[in-house]
Amino acid sequence: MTDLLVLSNQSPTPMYAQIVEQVLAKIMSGEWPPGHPLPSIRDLAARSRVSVITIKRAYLELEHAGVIVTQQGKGSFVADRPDASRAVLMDEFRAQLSALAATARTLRLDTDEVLRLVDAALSEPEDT
Amino acid sequence: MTDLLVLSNQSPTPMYAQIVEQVLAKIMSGEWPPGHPLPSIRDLAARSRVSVITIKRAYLELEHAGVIVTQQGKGSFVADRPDASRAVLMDEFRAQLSALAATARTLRLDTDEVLRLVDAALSEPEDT
Amino acid sequence: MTDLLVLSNQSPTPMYAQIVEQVLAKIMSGEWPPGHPLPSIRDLAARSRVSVITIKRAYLELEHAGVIVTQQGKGSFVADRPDASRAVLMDEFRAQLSALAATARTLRLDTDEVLRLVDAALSEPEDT
Amino acid sequence: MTDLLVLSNQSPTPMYAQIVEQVLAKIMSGEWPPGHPLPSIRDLAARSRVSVITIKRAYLELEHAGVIVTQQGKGSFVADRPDASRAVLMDEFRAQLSALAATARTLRLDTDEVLRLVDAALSEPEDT
DNA sequence: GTGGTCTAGACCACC
DNA sequence: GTGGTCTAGACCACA
Repeated sequence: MTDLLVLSNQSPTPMYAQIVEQVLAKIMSGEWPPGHPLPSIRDLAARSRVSVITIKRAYLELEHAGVIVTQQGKGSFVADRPDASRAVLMDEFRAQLSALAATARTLRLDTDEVLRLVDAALSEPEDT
Repeated sequence: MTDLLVLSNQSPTPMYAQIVEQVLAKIMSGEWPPGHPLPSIRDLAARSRVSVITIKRAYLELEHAGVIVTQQGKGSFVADRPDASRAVLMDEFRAQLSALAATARTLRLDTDEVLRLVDAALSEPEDT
Repeated sequence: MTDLLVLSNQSPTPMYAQIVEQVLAKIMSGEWPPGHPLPSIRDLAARSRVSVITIKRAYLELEHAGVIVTQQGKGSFVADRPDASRAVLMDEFRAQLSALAATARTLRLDTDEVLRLVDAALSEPEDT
Repeated sequence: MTDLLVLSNQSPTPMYAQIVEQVLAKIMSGEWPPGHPLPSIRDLAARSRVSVITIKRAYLELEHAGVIVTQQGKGSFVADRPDASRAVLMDEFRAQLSALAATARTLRLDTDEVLRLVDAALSEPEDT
């Protein structure tokens, strides 16, 4: 598996968000342990045909969340706080959860029905 | 009950989308049955302190979705197709579902754990 | 055949236009010869559940075109100028014709194809 | 060739609809192939002396019809579905066709006469 | 009264 | 730079 990210400018999700998601996924999977270097901004920009600015913005967001650290002139690295990634994703998960619940309530879906659908969604292969 | 819509310009969801959601909720709840007149765009604009054009935009979306019909000089009315509202919301639900599943997978959450959290979210009171 | 007009507030064509069209049709068909009285505004309004103002507006437009004449206190009558109705409709026909031709050109439809479709449309039963 | 759109606020057709028509014409003519970028809404607004929101409205309609796709921060592009444009125009053509047929019937025009007039209209140069 | 459209200028998000 | 949204006030068409 290559060390790079797969970005699509066809996706409705903005590119910076795609970068954030995939970096978090790499970290959560253990593929990028604490201290592991992230792809250099310039390299990633060149290979992904994405603007340097966009990548910088994504890295900045990850830095603000405490997920990575950037050292001037050296690059960015996975921070020594594995919990940070989890915390970011859990926040997102909780937000998605309440949005889903709100829609389900409006639809007046039965609890069992919702649980069945969630179960099915979890079993499906990645739909990206 | 004031019977009006509650809008927030602080929310990341655009106001016209908030209007769409709340109209759909009124229809799904049966509070606005087929044929029921929607508030006039100007009245709603004045009361909600929102621009006329914003309300119009929301009503346009609902028209495109087949949820309401609008007649010049008369007003807008809930369409005689209750399924349309449900279809729109089900599309949204499915999108939320796959997003949730993706996050859960990244988090490596156990299926039972996810189901438990979903169940809890459904039992909670409205979180708005 | 009753002497009244058939109006639908479901139609996308505005009500006043429906009235104009149907009066012209009655005249062109000979059902309402010159001098024939039109339905009284109040009567038509009551039976069609349409506002008096709307009907007045339609009659006004017909009067401006010289198709009918209105006598204070007596009512409206088909004018003694059968050509007037034809002229109004021919104007509309010409406008429709050039709009149709423009769309056909944009679609790059073959002349024979267009003629075939027009022929078919003329043979179809009324689609109202 | 100025390559721009020609709009008139005197026309009964709303300006956003005029924009839609002209974009469809560009696409149908092959001048704007799939993937081709549309003018930026702000640029077009400035050059056509039309409000940004009006252009946006036109582009929204084209998006709903599947004719173009819009990406945040990048621009709008002709969709990879050439059929979509044709479908939109064919719908319009069919509507015009039945309107024309209705008028012709009211006028009691002979089929051959109508066909002759249509043929003539198709041969005429653009009448704008 | 209703909806339909348009403008001019503003702020924000994304690339 | 791009698009996305919103406002305030205006004018017109329809019932």
